[in-house]
Amino acid sequence: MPEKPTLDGLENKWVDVWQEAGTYDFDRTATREQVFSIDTPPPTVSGSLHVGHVFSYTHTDLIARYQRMTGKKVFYPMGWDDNGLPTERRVQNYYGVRCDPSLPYDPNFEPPAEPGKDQIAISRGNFVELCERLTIEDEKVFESLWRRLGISVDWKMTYQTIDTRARAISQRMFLNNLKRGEAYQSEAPTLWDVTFRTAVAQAELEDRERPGAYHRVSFHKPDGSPLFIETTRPELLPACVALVAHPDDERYQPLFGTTVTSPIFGVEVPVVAHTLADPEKGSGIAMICTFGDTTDVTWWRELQLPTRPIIGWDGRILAQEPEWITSELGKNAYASLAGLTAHSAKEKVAELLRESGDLEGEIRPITHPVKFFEKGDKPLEIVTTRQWYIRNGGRDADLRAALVARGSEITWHPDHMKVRYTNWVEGLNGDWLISRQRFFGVPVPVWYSLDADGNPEWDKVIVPDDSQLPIDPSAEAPHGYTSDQRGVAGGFIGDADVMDTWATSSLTPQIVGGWSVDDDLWKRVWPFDLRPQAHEIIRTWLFSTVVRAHLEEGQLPWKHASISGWILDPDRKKMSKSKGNVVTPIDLLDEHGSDGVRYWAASGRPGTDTAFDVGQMKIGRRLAMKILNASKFVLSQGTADATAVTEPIDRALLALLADVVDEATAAFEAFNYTKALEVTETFFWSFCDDHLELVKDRAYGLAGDDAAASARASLNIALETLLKLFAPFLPFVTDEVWSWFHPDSVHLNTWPTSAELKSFDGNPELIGHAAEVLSQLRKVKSEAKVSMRADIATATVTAKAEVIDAVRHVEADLRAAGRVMSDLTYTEHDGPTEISAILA
RNA sequence: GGUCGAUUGGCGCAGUUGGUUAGCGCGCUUCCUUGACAUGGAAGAGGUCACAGGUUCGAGUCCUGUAUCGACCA
Repeated sequence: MPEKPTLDGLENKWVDVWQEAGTYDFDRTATREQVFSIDTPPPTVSGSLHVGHVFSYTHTDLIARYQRMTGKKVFYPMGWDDNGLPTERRVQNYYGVRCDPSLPYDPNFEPPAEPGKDQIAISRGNFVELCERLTIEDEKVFESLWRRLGISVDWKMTYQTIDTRARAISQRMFLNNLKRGEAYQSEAPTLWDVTFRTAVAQAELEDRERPGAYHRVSFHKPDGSPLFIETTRPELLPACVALVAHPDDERYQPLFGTTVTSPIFGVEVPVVAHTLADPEKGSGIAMICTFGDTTDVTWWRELQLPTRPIIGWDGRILAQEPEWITSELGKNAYASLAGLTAHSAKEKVAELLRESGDLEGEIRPITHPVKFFEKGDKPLEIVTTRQWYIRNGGRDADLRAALVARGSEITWHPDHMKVRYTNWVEGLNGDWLISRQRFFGVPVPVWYSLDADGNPEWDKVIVPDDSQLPIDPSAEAPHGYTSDQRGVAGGFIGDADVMDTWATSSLTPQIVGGWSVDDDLWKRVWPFDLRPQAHEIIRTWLFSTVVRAHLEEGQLPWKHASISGWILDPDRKKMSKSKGNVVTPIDLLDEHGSDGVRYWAASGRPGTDTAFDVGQMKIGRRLAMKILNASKFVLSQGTADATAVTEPIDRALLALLADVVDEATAAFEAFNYTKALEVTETFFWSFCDDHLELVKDRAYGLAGDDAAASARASLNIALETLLKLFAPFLPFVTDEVWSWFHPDSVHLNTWPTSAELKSFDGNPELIGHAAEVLSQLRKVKSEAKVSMRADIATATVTAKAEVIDAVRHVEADLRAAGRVMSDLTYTEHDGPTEISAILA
C-alpha cells in the first residue's frame, strides 16, 4: 500500500498486468449456459475515434464486466469494420491511387511515399492490398485506445470485416441464400449514385432539402392547344413516357386515353390516370419519365409504360440518340444535350423551351426533399441495372410479418426502440439490394457462362465449391473452366460486383462465433446474449442481422439489444466534426483518467442522449481518488475475523450494504448500469462522510479491543464489497486497491451477494438515525463557525421513542465523532428528531 | 407529414406498480486545514414538477389536447 496513493500511471500499469495475466481471455471450455456472448459493433477504422465511441463502448464494457463477475464466461471479441467505401476513399487519398479493375495485378507495386498530384491507376488486387495495409495501422490505434479505456475484450480474438474468414463466411452465407432462393438477381430500375457509380439500397438513403424550381411547360394536344404540366426536372423531357393525373380529377378526365405531344422533342405520349398523382401539386398533371424519382418507377411498373432511359451511369445524358425521338428538331435538340450533366441539361432544356415558347411564365424556385446516398453529395438518379437482392420482407407479406415478430422477441433496452424496428420493417418497399459496383469489399461469389457469341448468360449462374471460399471471381476461374476461358465465347465471366457492406456486417455474430468454420466455438456462443449498438443503424445493421439469422437459423441472433444514445454538445446539439467541437478521446483520457471518463459515460442510460460534460469526468476522478484514500484508511486500521462484527452500528452498516447490493444487482440485470452506479456511489459517500467518522476512534482502539475488532472487520467487509460494486465502472482504481490486499484481480472475483451481509442481522435504520444526529451536532458547530473538532459540552436528543432507542445503541460512537464531553440526554417527543447542544 | 422520446430548483439528471415534508450531482452562500482525503470536509439557500383540461379520496407518476426541443422515418 503506497504512502500517498495516486491515480497517475494506473492505466498503463493495469493495461499491462491484464494483458500479461490474460484477465479477460475467453474460456473456450465453457458451455453455452455458462457463456455471456456479446456481438460487438466493429468500429469503422477509416473514420476517426470520437467521444461517442468512448461513450457507447464503455456501456457495453460495464455489462461485460458485471456478467464476468457474476461467474459468466464472457465472450467479448472486437472487430474492425474496414470493408467498404470509407476505406476506399481513405486509401485513395492516403496513397494517391485509384482502382482500375481492368488492370492486371502487379506483385511488385509500391505506392509512392507521398501521394502525387494525379492518382495512379492500380489493379483491384493491389488496391485491396493497400486497403489492408492501411487498416492494420488504423486498427492498432483503435486497440490501444480501447485498452487504455479499460474495455475488457479478449484481444486475442479480433476480426476484420474484410479478412479471409469474414469473406468466406459472407460468401458462404450468400450462397446458402442463393440455394434457398432468398438471393436473386433482377434487372430493374435502381437508385444510383453517380459519383460512386454504384447502386444503393433503401437503407442507405436519406432525404435532403435542396433548392429546385418548377418549370411550367406546355405539351400539345392534337388540336394544337397547350396542356400545362409543372416539373422540377425539365431535362428529363426526352425521357417522358406519359402524362398522369388523378382519376378523379375532372379537369383531366376528358384527356385520359388520348395522347399529347412533348414540346421540342415532338414525342407522342398517352395521358393516363393514377391515384398517386396529386391534384394539388402544380397543375395537377405530371409527366412520367424513366426515371426521375421513385414515383415514376411505381407508375412505370403499374401502368406498364415503356422505358426511355437518357441518363447514364455517370449521371450524364446518354450520347446515343434515342430511337423514340424521330423529328429533326427533336434530334437536334437531343444532340445539344448529349453528354451534359443533369444540371447543365436542365438549363439547356429550359433555354430551348424558352426559345420555342413552351415555357410558360417565370421559373418558380422551391425547396424540396431530394434523395441522396447517405455518403454521397449528388442527388441519386434512377437507372436500370441488373443487381443482386436478398429477400427481407419488402415484397413478401409473410416474411415481413415473421421479421416483425422476431423484432418483438428481442428484449430492447430501452423498450421503445422496438418501435423503430417495427416501423422500418413495415415500411419496406422492396427487397434488399446487396450488389455494389465497387472494388474493396466481399465479391459476389459467382460467375456466369458465356454463350457462343460471347454474351453473358445471366441466368446461368456458376457457383464455387465451398472449399474454394473465399473467392474473387474476377481473378479465379470456376471449376470446369480454365482461366484462359475468361471472357471468350463458350467460357465464363466473373461477377464484377462486391456485396454491400451490410451484407457482411449483418454476419458479425457468425464471423465472431465461427459459424461454418469452428463448430465447437459456435455451439458455445450462439445465439448471442447481447447486441449493443447505436439507434441510427437499427434499420441497417440490426435489421439485416436479424434477416440473416432468421433465414439461416430460423432464430434470433441475440436475446438483448441495447441501444446507446448520442453525445450532445453542452448546447444540446448533436456533436459533429463540422462544428469543430470534437474532442479527441485520448486527450480526455489523459486529462481526466480512464476511470473518470468511464464514470461520465456510465451516467448515460441506454437510449438516452447525454451531454458531453467534463464536469462529470472530474467528479468521476474525484470518486476514484476518494476510493484510494478511504481504502488506505480502512486497510491501515488492520482487520479482524468476520465473527468480530458485534457492534449494532457495524451490523447496521452491513445490512444497509446488503440492500445496496440487491439494488445494484437488480439494476445491472435490467441493463441499468447508471442506477447500479448511483446506489453504490450514494452508499459510498455516506460510508465515508458519516460511518468512517463515527467509527474512527473506535477503530483506533480507543474503546477497547473488541469494539475495535468489530469496526475493523466490518470496514473490511464493506470495502471489499464496495470495490466489487465499483469494479465494472472504475476498473483501474478498484484493481489497484484490490491488489493492496489480494493476490488476484477484482475483475475475476465474484459479484457480491446480499446473503452473507444479511447474516449479520443488523438494523439498517440505525445508520440513518445516527447520521441524522451526527449531522445536527455538526450543524451546531457549523453555525457557531467553529471547527468540527471543537468540543460539545452537553447534547440532548429530542425524538420518538424508537429513534431514541436506536441512538442509544450508537451513543459511544456519536459522542466520539461529535466530541461530546458528557453523556447524551434524551427527551421523548413525537416529532422530527432534534438535537440541542451546548459548545464547551 | 408520420412515428417515438423528452419538457422536474441556474445547469445536468433520478423519481420503479399513482399515496405523508419531490431526491442527487455541479454551481452558489457560510464556515472548517495538523492522526484517510484541499484532486478535501461541514452546514445551508434554492424547484410544486412546460401549459390547459380530465380520471381519482389522492398524480411529477395515468388519459386527452396544446406548445417547445430532439431523434428516427417519409
